[in-house]
Amino acid sequence: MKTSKKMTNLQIAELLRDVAAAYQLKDANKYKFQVIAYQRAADSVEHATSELQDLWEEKKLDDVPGLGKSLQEHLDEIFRTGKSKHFEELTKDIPKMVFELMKIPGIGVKTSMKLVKELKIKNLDELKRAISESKVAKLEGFGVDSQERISKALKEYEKKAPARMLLPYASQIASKILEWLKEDKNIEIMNTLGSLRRQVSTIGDIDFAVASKDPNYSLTHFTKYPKATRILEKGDRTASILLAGNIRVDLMAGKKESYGSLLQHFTGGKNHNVALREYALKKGLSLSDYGIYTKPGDKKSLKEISTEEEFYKFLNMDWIPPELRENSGEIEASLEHKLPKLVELQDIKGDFHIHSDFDIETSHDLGSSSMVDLVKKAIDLNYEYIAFSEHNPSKNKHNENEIIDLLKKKKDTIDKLNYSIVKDMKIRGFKVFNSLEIDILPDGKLPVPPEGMNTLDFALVSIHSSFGQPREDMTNRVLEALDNPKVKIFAHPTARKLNERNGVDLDWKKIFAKCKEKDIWLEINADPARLDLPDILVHEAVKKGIKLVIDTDTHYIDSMDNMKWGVSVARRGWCEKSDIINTRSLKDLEVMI
DNA sequence: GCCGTTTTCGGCCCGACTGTTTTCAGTCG
Repeated sequence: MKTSKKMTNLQIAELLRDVAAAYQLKDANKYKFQVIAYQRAADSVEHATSELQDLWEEKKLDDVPGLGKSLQEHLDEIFRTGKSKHFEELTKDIPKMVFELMKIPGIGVKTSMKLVKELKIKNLDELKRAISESKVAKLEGFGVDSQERISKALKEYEKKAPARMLLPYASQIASKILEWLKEDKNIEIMNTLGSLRRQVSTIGDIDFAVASKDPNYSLTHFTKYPKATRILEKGDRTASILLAGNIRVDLMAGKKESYGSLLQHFTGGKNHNVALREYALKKGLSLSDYGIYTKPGDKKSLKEISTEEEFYKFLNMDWIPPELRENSGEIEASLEHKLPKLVELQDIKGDFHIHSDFDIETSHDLGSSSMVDLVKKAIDLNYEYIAFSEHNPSKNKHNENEIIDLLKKKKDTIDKLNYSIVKDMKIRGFKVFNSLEIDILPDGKLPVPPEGMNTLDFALVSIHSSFGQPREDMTNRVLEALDNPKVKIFAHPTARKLNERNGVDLDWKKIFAKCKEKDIWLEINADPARLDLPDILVHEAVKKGIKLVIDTDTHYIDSMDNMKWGVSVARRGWCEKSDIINTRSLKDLEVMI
């Protein structure tokens, strides 16, 4: 039996976290490891590439790490009946508000329970009133400072959690702060850390590490950053400030001798570090941001590590590029010396997704730069080829013959442009391909007649409407489009827009199989607001031997510089040069198209 | 409750900071 409403992974993760909190309230000590298990399961569910309920239907919950026999039984009950007796039993005596308050940063399960129980708080307004009447400060274990901290956290929470920053935006803020840090002459080395160093597509906090001759001075210098609106913390080792827009920035300071450990520790990701430390423990080593203890528990056995290379080498591992540090197989690969040699920006030799201003009366936005300018820019970037992939001519405004005429006109123009590049610009070995970005209509048809398709060297297809179709319809829609013989690239495949719209619901197994069968290339769209295909799916595709392309989807010439963000996604998805088609030379490529 | 490159039993990452405390609890990353 199917339950009427499908539970999303996010909802399941939240439920698992609530259960973890319930165990903590029941007896934090006794259920210590259940708490960890449930939290780990929640993390794992949140990061799964498939919807859990689909995996359950396919009896593949075993594929999700952290879900053992017991949790699978509870989930099975939830998917069948809509609830779990065990979970309900655990949470039945806990007011809903306890779980609500826990969403406020700085309020954990204990604090939340105490506020709700002792002050009888039923909503956020009542919490505000309790604060204004100074009732929180009077609670045992609380004080005026705690009350103030909670008050501030509540206000920031109510402003609505800031959306996660896009990668280029966070990078830009980071580079300004690095400039500020450079003014402190005690600082010998500095790095960005955390998700920014790992080049995650969206960034929450911005983190830095420095090696300093005087860490305390450097931390103070950091807190004096002119754009800081508030100092959140300042200790001997770390400090945190807040910038406008609730952007949290952390600095970790240490000395040069142990900088490798510091850098490694705070680069994370969390799951990578946890797995690494568990592995180290089995080898009789304890890892921390200070170094490696060769006798766990004995502080004197500390070996300081100055570089990350040395850190990993101490564990008989190869240095792992930060982009891979997510505990998705990199530790095992490193131990076996089988890490991929990741693709780099310099490997890129072309861009297949560029919108020029050549007007073919498109269905969506036209580019705003001329073909000639875009070609010149491509040559500056040392590319050997680009493809102009404007949107298809709009279907409601033209009949088939008009569409064909527009496309013939475009083909002529590009033929002449290629001639002119050799003849007038005196450039050899550069080619402009004639392509088109074609809407996949809701029924899977393409709005370009065969004669129009024949004017093209190849076509990209992508979804621009009916994003909410059910999985099966959406999948069939895409599969049909990919069957068109001119289609070579599936562009921004999930159609997500970061912070704006989730990706469409596709059966990736079927999409991957079709790509493999038809030699379709999946696009990694380098537009910072898209970064689509997402890194996790890129990794899945690479494991299946599917080829990808990295494109900028340029509508204005400067966007051609966005290629690096697409490369960061490819790297996070374990792509080597050979996985990415537009690292091929023009000569190699022409054989394929 | 999960999991396996010393284990199907016996482990489970490590530390900073804050506030309310005189040695620790709570929260976070």
